[in-house]
Amino acid sequence: MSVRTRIAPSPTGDPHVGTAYVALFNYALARKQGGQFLLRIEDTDRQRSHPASEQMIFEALRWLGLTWDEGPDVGGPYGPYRQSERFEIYRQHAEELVRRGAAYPCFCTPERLEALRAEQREKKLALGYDGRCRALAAAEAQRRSAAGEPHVVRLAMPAEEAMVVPDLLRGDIRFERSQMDDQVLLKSDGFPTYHLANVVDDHLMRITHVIRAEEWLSSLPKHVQLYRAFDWEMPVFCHLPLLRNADKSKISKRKNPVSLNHYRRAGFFPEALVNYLALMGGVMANDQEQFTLEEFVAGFSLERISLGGPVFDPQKLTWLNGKHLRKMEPPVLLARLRSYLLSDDYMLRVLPLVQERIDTLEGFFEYGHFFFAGEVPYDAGAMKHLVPKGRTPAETAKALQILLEERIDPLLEWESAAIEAALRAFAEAAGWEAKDVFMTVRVAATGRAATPPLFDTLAVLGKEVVRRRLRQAIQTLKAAGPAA
RNA sequence: GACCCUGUGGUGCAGAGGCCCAGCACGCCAGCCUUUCACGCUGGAGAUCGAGGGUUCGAAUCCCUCCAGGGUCGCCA
Repeated sequence: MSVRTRIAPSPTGDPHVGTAYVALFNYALARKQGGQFLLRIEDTDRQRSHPASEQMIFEALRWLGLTWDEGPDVGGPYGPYRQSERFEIYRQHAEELVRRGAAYPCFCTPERLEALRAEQREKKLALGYDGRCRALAAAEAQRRSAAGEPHVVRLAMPAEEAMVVPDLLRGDIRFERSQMDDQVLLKSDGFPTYHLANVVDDHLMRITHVIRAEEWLSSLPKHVQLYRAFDWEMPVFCHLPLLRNADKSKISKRKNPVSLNHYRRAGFFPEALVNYLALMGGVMANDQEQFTLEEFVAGFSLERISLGGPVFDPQKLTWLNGKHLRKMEPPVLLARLRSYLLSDDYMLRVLPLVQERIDTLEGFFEYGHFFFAGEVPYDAGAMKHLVPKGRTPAETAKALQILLEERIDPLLEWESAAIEAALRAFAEAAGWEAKDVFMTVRVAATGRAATPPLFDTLAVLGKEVVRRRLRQAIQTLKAAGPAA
């Protein structure tokens, strides 16, 4: 049987480096073994899933060259590859589990569950569902669900006192029964949770190797139980270590740029990013540091992946990118520049904003450099406008931080009107004058007090650049201190 | 807090009982090259291989205990 792997991101935000990291190893195994690599969209959380995010994931992974053989956009024999389109499949499988006595309907309200958790926390007990509805007579459960009472379906974990579960890299792992509660499989809206959808899809899609992030390790017993309950053959499980911030915590956007869009816009080459991510896996047998995706695949071995959670080091990535860059022939480098920062597409968005404000071509470079730069300098004049009258630098930094996290980060449709709405909503909520917010953001994002219309400018700059410069402004303001 | 995973210089990786009083790379420092800078080259500082016990003639490599870091504990994935 041929090896089949998959990357299964959920489209809930900007495309993440962690996704690329996991995708890389899945891709490598499939390619190395002459199998298939699939992309499956896990959009069962209909609150947070977003089509724009899905699109960005496609683009980002393609940019990196991690192409898939089957997926929502390319089709394949085991589709659909978007979980929201497989609703009926999960429902049927959940039903089957109930029929087999491996799952049961649960009528506990969110309120009761919350109270239960609070009580368990207080008494310092293990957190988890107490199994109340498991004892319900089948007939009663039947009656209540027929009456339309909202309920979920839970997995009935076996009574045995422990479960031993296999991980390719870590060997057998033993979990105590007290540690495994009855996980929800089907939510009250009828959508499956990750656990159900994931196992059902992996089976139906003939996945042979589940290579995913370490954060899933503790739910492995639930997944193993599902395979047993269905009487299905299990795939090989392999949990990859998590990428870390400098302080060793799980990589996060507060401490690192995590969006693949950021690396792309910042001018990193896909081959360098891939090279760097691969390097952290420690798969290359010798001390070789620079290699192509093809070379990586050729030498790939799942067993060699190192388990220490690697700190993501932007400095080393940058060095590696420089290596790639210096090796390019100038015409190749030019082509790279033209394919992104100097693309016609981008230039044609910048030009209309700049055209009215310059008189010569030379003026274009003087006026418009911030459309191409990474970070921008704040000169004395800019600094004067960064903090509105009557506000302190600390206050302004705090405001920008909140603006960033609550208004900018969640914005997936990055265009003028949406940006304006977000900024105005922020001003309203923060009790700031709109014009003060606008000037502060203008200066933070461009280094200038005079720019083309703000929202259009931000739209053209792109979310990643705006985000980066806002963070830069926050740092600058904090350094300025409360005295300034 | 409970459970699980992990643990080689600041960071990433090599090392799968003697070749290791530990190697490569990033970063840092210095020299060379260059009008300058960068690149490149050369050299340097930096690790009691998390700690303590074993096993062994011999341990970074095997065993035990402890410690530290991380992850999970959701009708999120």
